[in-house]
Amino acid sequence: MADDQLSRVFAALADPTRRDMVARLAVGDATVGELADPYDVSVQAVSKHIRVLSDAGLVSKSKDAQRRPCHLEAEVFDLMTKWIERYRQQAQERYERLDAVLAEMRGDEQPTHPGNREQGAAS
Amino acid sequence: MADDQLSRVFAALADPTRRDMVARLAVGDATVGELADPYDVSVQAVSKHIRVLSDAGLVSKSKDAQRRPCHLEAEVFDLMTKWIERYRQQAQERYERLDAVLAEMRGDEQPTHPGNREQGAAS
DNA sequence: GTTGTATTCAACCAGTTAGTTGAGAAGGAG
DNA sequence: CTCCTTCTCAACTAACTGGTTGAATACAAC
Repeated sequence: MADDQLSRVFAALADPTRRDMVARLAVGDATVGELADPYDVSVQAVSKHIRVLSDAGLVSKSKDAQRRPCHLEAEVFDLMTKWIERYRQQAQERYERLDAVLAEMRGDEQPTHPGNREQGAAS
Repeated sequence: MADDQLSRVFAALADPTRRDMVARLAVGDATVGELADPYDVSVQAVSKHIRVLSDAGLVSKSKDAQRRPCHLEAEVFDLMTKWIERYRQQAQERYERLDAVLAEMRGDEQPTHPGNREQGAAS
């Protein structure tokens, strides 16, 4: 895996167990032990999962005696959403442009606006 | 890696090279060779990357003689966006509720609406 | 101080991944 | 038919992942 944050965030969420933990942290903070409870893997394995989430910046840990309450850092989601939206939108615009070209080829365009050419549609 | 689609999509995008390919496919379809060109890895390696994207449903391939033009399937992005938005929103609501509780503890609430209690704020 | 609880560290293992090279397969062009 | 291009399959390797167990740390409670 690459070491940039976006890669780490995507990689962290590629595991269903970790996504499940994020889901549970969305309803409220929880300690490592509490998070480990529902799964039949060792606490150490869960601790590792949390470390991955933490390295990705998705989760922060505080201290309460021996406990390590985990807190979801939801702002990191924006990093992904921005990346996704950028290319989703770009692709969508391209389809719309393509549709416009196809419509023009079919002669579908409304002749009410004679100057309304598609800008750069064929580039 | 788990075999559900959401996991495959996240895993596919956890690699910067693959994200870069998605970015390029967002501006227009491209063959395997065209996609391979900018990178100094073998064409076979790129072919494998495309297979990962394809298995995740992010990319589809068609046939043009020996060429395999790749096309971005942007709808799959929605799968991720939905998952992310769900938990981001849930976490955000929790913070807002917490803010409301804190405000109430400080006596910040406007006394203009005597019946306006926070519903379930302490649950 | 000793015991118990919560968490992490360290070493190890099996399975996967991202890359390599070499050999096809499939199709257009001379 | 032969050659060249484009792409994939197969086998191999190095590095990473997700899990294990056992030991160590840190703290609270008795």
